[in-house]
Amino acid sequence: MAAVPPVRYVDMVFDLPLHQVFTYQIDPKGASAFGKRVMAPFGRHECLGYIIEERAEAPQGLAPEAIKTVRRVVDSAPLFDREGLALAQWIAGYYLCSLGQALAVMIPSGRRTGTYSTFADIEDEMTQRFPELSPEQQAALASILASFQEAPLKAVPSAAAGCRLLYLYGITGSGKTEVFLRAAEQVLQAGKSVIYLVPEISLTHQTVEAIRSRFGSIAATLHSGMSPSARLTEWVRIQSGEIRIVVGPRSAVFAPVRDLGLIIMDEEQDGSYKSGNTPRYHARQVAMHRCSVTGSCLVMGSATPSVEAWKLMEEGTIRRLSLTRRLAGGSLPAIEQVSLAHTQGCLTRELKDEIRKTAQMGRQSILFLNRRGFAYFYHCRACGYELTCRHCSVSLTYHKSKGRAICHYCGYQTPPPKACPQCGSLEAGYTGFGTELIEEEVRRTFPDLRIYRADADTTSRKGSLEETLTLFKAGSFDILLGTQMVAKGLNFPAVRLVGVISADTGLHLPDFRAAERTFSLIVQVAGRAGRYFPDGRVIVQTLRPQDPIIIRACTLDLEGFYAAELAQRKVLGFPPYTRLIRFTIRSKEESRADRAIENLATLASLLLPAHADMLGPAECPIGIIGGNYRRQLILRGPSMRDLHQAARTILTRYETGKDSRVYLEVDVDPVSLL
DNA sequence: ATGATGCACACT
DNA sequence: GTGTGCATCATG
Repeated sequence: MAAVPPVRYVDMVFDLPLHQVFTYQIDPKGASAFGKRVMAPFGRHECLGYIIEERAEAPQGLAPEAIKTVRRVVDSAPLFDREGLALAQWIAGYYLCSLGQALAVMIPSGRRTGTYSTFADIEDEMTQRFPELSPEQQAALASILASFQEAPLKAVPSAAAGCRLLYLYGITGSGKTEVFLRAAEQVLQAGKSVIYLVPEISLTHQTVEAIRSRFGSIAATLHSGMSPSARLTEWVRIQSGEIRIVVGPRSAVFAPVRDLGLIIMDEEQDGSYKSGNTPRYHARQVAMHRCSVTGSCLVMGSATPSVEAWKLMEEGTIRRLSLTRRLAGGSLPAIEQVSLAHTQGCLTRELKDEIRKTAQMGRQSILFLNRRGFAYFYHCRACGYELTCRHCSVSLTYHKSKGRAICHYCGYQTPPPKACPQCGSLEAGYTGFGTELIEEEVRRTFPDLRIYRADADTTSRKGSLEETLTLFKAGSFDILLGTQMVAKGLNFPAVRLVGVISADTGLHLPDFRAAERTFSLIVQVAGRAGRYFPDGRVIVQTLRPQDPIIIRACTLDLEGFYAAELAQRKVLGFPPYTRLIRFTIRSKEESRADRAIENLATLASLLLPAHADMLGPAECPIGIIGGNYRRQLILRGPSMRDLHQAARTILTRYETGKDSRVYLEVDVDPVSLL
């Protein structure tokens, strides 16, 4: 009997926006190939593919001669298992990308050549003493541990079903980190693994060191500073079970730990948890999903929770564990609010006086520019009136070329008023602060002081921020002028004064989360200030001293803010009361962009689910980036399930008639509408 | 995404 | 009769 020559097939996906699986032949003598990456001829080139299935038979309806053969198996061991594949499938389904794109974002791209090791060579020194927990901390820890004994959530929104959700809500300095670490310790002792998520910016040397000294060789970090091969090396160690606690930014939520028991998410409200590239996943959403699949516990923490999280706490879906006391004692410093109205330039007398006084004391000042100057907005210097869209409650952006004020959500337009519609003052018009402008003024006002500006422009080089902060700590300059990035690493003992140049800059951005972000930033700044310099001063300058958001931030009225903001979101129909899917069109040619967004809008209006609506089509708030004209369309509705379904149909129909040189991007649960 | 293909129009 | 631009199509 003649032996049939053995043939083996594998199904693969590629890191391309193709919703298709491709079958290849593979060496039948080779080891199991599931979960490995291979190089294979694809079209004209050779491409890296992910093997998601092995099979003995070729699929029906595919000519045998059309099947090519895998060129080379890249990995000696699988990089993902069935659980990892299921997670990728969920990502692809939720964020509307291909399976290959989902796998590509999960799995490090290295070729595993490096023998990088974060902690393994370092001797464990786990004999250090840890601080006593306060009664509040103890209670919080007990609640976290108790949640493992309880039945997981059932009748809650699908994302949270089966998941144990808790929130450590406490002011800066109340000892959240210690509770996180204790909880992690307990979970590790019970034989389960832990993922500890931190915002991109806080993954500094100090964090890494703290984790290392606490957990020794069973801990690892996965951060963006590592080379791809170093990341892959760590990935394999995590898979093996050698690593049981992983610390990292949003991408660490994919860490292939064995027996996941707990995910910790520090600074839950931080924007860096949302990816800026396809797939635009949110680590919180992925964490919830992983927890609900595995029955694990997700513990978030912040002094300023996101509005979404706050709502879930109010509803009881997330259990709130409050930490109200500062361990070191003392209270938050009073925040002094100063009006910028009628001030020439951007420094009030109060702030100038304090800067001078601080310098005379030989101490340092930090000045915050909470956002880089961007769009021009219409505002009245006399009464603080601001021109907003009547449909979206978002400030209108002035388009000089068209001579009109336009809403970037819905496209509403109006001619800009000649005088302030509220008080009639002629002291009204389009303004906006730029960072360079402020730097210039500070230098002019204090020619004898040493000033350093740290923002995205000056710290583009990797690691240069850390250098800057080190220099500042060492006293190399008197004033540090910076954006949010400086706020995070703010523990400089010599700093006395923290000044927020213009608290409401962010408020003018055409984004429904503008208020939330502004509020959060001010509260965070205040919290930091009080923690490290008890004799410190916080001055918040504002164009609109009457603005309830600014007032609530300066008086630390968190409850009031969340209540008002939720009420506002409810009235306007924005998250968390609705869900959003945003489509962005990009093209070098304006006419093509317009045509494409019109096509998309036509499709969308045809397929719009019940109770859902459409915002736009409209020009994106930043209408042209890098020569690309940008247009957007937002689907809004009460149920993500329905939106998903509509969006999928829209996408497939759009794909079939799409114009080349026009690019479409999808963002599920967009965080920023800029 | 990316590159090959096929067709329309222009021009040496 | 060949060369450029652009829409269309397939990738195993």
